[in-house]
Amino acid sequence: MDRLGYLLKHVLARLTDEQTKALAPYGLNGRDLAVLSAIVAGEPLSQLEVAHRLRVDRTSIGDLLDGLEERGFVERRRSPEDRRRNVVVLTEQGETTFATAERIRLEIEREFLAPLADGARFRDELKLLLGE
Amino acid sequence: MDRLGYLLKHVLARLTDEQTKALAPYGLNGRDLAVLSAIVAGEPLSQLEVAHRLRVDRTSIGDLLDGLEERGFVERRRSPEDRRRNVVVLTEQGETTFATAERIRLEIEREFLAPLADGARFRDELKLLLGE
DNA sequence: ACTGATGATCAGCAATCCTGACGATCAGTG
DNA sequence: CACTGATCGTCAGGATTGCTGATCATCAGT
Repeated sequence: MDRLGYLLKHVLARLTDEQTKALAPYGLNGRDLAVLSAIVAGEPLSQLEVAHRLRVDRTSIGDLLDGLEERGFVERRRSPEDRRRNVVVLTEQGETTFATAERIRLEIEREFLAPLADGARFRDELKLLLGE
Repeated sequence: MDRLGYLLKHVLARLTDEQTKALAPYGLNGRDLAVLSAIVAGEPLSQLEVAHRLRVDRTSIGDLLDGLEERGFVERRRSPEDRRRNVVVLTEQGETTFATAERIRLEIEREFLAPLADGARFRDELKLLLGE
């Protein structure tokens, strides 16, 4: 079975599985963590900017932020310059949890790619296929 | 953005998109085609055997076959040896459509991997990550 | 004949993603 | 200032996919 779709789908499923398990103790999953990572550094972003960075839908990011806000990882604030925009920032708890969870993610990815001779190249090839 | 989950997810999304578009004229999508490919060669398989080959759920394969049967690509027959089993076979139309669609798929995958220096290696690495 | 396992189907749930509509707000124009 | 069109976020809802548990028919072994 060497169909590309099959391979990508199940490789992704395996990774998602392992990430989900490993991140569960921190109250996060892989998608949550990606959201945090998008807003952790640099100037504060609006929801739409976060959505664009993660290539997810504008409504999906709303749902994700709902969950993260409920759990106290992020806060939404109306931008004073443009009151349509919700600026998203990490709470203190968000910062510390992110730092830990991000280390876990890196470790998971390292282990995941361990069977490959050159994991970094594999990752670069994925980027290439995405046109990034 | 070099998160593995992000990359795999969106690379898969792009491939799925292109496959879906290219296969639409034949009344198939990538998943349908994978089902056909699983049963096209060799001895007839039961639904469960097809599901195992494709690593999909036993109930999902039922739904997929419902669609393929409606469109006249496959037939389900009770196995005479074990009347619990549904043996799945291609119809004549299924055979010819499969042959054409499979060529399309190969072409799509070839183009998709074109940006890489060594597409075959990339595919092998995916297999490796799946443990196959 | 009885028991336990297996194959297929069904109903139903959960996650994910997207669409369309809406209210609030902004920017540009006259 | 008033008006128009665009943008941001939210909401309701639908489509897809994947899974679980229950059920029925059938099989295999005792």
